[in-house]
Amino acid sequence: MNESEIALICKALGDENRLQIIKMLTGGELCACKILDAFNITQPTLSHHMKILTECNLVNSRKEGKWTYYSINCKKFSEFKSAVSEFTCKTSTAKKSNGTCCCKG
Amino acid sequence: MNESEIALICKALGDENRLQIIKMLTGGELCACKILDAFNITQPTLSHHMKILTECNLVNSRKEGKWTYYSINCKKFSEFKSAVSEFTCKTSTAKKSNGTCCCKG
DNA sequence: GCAACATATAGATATTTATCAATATGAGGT
DNA sequence: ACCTCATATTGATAAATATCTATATGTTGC
Repeated sequence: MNESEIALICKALGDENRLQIIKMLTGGELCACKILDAFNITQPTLSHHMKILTECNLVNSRKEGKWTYYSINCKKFSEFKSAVSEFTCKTSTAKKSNGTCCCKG
Repeated sequence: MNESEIALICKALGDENRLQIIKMLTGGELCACKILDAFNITQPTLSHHMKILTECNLVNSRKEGKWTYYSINCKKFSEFKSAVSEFTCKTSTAKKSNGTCCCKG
């Protein structure tokens, strides 16, 4: 995953509403209307947020009749988490006294 | 780490310049002038980015004479990475056929 | 076909953001 | 004291963003 993609996903997650949506989706696929119920925003605003989340491929959408169901794109999300966890301190100035990297989460 | 803090850090990382700065800092503490050399931005712009990175506590700053040195705040960065990795799918609809969470990175 | 519903798109607006030029601050050296 | 250098702050501006209202699209049931 290149850095421009990481930045794009971070930007998508850098909004409290969208982060909350992602958290909801970790509980499983949800219909847009169900997500909307949980927020104090209008339907077009939710649609806008979902577009941002789907366009960076963090979230899948699936149409079924009138409804649109959203779910986390687990593959992409895993890639993102791996990419973030790879940002670890590498040199001695960034290491603990015991020599292990201080950034290992 | 609460969600508003996670969102704030994601927003800070949601800019390619700042993400690149973080990557540079994983190589160890750096002087502002050294970081500036690596980018095609003016000094005030870098100062602005560093402020965003330090204000969300992702980066430490240290003054030594005329110079300011920046380094990753490993504690906060670890917390962030843990918080992100805790966003894992929880229900069966979000699980792989083998039952493990599909979001484990 | 039409009405009702779920969602998306368009258009408008206020806020935030990234950036720059100009200036201020503060530290060292002469 | 003064000059130079490194960084921060201020003020301005253009671009991006979050949000809304109004409208369009597409589906379902009558």
